[in-house]
Amino acid sequence: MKLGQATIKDIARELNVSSSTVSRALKDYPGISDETKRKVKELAAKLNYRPNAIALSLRKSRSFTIGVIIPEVVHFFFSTVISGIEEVANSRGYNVILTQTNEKYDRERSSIETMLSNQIDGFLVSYSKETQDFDHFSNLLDQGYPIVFFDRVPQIPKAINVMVDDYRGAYDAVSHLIRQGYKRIIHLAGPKNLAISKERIRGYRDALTDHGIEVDESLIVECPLGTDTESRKITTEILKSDSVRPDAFFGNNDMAAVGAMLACKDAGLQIPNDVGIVGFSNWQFCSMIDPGLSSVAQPGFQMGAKATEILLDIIEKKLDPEQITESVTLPTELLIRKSSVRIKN
Amino acid sequence: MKLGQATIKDIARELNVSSSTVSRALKDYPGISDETKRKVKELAAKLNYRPNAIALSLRKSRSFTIGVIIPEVVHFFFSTVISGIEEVANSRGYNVILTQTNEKYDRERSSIETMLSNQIDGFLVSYSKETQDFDHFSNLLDQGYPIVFFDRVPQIPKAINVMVDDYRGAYDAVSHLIRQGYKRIIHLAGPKNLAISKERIRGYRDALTDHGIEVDESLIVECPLGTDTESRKITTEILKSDSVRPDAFFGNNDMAAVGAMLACKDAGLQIPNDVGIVGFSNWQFCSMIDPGLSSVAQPGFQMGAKATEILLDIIEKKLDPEQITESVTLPTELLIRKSSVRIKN
DNA sequence: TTGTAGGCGTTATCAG
DNA sequence: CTGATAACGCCTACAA
Repeated sequence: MKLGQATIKDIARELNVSSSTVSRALKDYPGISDETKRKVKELAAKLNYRPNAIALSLRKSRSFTIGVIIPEVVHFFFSTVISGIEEVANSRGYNVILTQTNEKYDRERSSIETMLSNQIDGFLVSYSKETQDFDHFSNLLDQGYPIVFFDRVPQIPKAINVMVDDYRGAYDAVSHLIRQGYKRIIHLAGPKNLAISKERIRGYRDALTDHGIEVDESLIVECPLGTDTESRKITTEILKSDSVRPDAFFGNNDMAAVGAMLACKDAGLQIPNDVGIVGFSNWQFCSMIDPGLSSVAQPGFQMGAKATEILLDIIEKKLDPEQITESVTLPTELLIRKSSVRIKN
Repeated sequence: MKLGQATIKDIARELNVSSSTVSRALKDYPGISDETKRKVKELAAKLNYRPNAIALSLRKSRSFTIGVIIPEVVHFFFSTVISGIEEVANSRGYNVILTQTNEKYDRERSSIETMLSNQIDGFLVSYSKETQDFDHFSNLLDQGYPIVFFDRVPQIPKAINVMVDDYRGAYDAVSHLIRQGYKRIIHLAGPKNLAISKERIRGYRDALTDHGIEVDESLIVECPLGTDTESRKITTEILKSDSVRPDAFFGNNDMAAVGAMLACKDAGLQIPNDVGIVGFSNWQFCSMIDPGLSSVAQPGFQMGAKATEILLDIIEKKLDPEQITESVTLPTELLIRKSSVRIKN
């Protein structure tokens, strides 16, 4: 019952022609009689013939498949990126094979192995929080495998990086808070080994400085996990401590920002009047909570789409990796909601 | 620079043995001298040999890849399912190739085509909202391709379905609302062609009936899109109309529930005292909004994991599809938060 | 203990 | 216009 996928051979046998003829007829090669073409195509349709992509891959040493290595699928931003990847890959006739690392370095390495075994044509990578060295990627690049990194990008030779303007996103967010009159702004920062975290911290610092506020290092608090639970706890501690109370929070991500918001509410503080809050990523829930959470929107879909376009262009030799000397940086957009706009009296 | 992946042939040539010997040595076949094995393995390691999965697939007519067809990646529940799929597939040595249909019937069909071309070993499917007939799936089943459906499952012969107990989830949610004293409960329902929507409606009906409340059909309102915007609009209309004001909303999903919540707030109604609200799916944001949204939790990860286990067992013939006569139904859990618990006076 | 030959499905090359 | 052959990388009877 199973199987029985018709092959070129089947068609050839039935029609008493050679497989080469069938192959050529199927792809409208010159030098095949219309009569033969017709017969071949008819039978192919009837037998529901479908080219065997595996055989093609073997023959061409090309799999028309790209591998995506991503920290987490259950993540608004990353899933949006995947959506962009899937869209472009699909429309250009490529398959997407997906692995998530769950933020584990080992998974990252083993994913690469499997994908290499599967002869994928190129990689799209956002590395894990655990990843500290990039030799596994450098090796691939040295061997000539196309890789495009997105969002979490390494600083290594030959890497092509697609990212958002984390620096400006943070700068805009913090500037906005300052303009609203907030002065002691806590930054709930991300893991320091991620370039994106560093950039956001840099944006935070520069915004303060440029507005004549001295940077107080103790206001930069790392939230390694980036969950609302973690940040809620951390924020509660901060609010309880003796130091001068902060009047605003800029979260490295929306979860952290929400955690801070909840902690503030717990402490009986009014948002936005007592405390202003801005997050990063513009997760769906930002507009659903009360008060709405201001946030820096990242173009996830475009990022995925752009990264995929570049990768496929390289694969198809439409683009020479050498040509791309600079990283691609996509703009962010600060979406202002109630959580950071003081109500005038 | 590129390529140069070592093959069995390369090793054989270098060692002056035949490729069969190398092949056998690599997999510790009996009847190969330890000496040869050692040399082969050494060289393989040195050359960084990696079996070519494509060649293997061709040879075995098995790709060790499963295809996942899903409506949306950017969706808390579905991304959770993907995570479960990825986890199990990965641990059992399978690749996951992913396509999203964006709720389009045509994409669903074309995804199947591509996957068939790619000789995938089996399908995991949750069909699109547009899908009305299931011939494309029936055909596959008739041809003997293994398919496991999850969440959005069809009622067709031979289909193996993994779903959550939508009926009971809805029943529990509505019963809870009734026990809290809510009487005019609106159900913001999903598209009627989805079995899951129907089941939830059935649960809604039975809960009312069992508690001696007559079902008022006008309280079952379809929200085809299931977005918060849509439901906010619909709810606003309802609240404005002359009919007796509802005192509770049971959403077919969390977005719909949030939309209702926002509309109620807009109308100056207190939640939960004036209006009680319960959603479905327990998206992350349920615990982050104010008041917390009660919701029926669906075990997405387990669903993905379970569906994948069944599929792989069938593929590996550990399981006969005929054996599975009933669908697998996973339990839901009602998580009660503030949005549906009336504060006693 | 090892080698040879054929084949998985397709197509490029070289002959007719 | 069409056919035969070889090759992509691997495995496995069958032979030696």
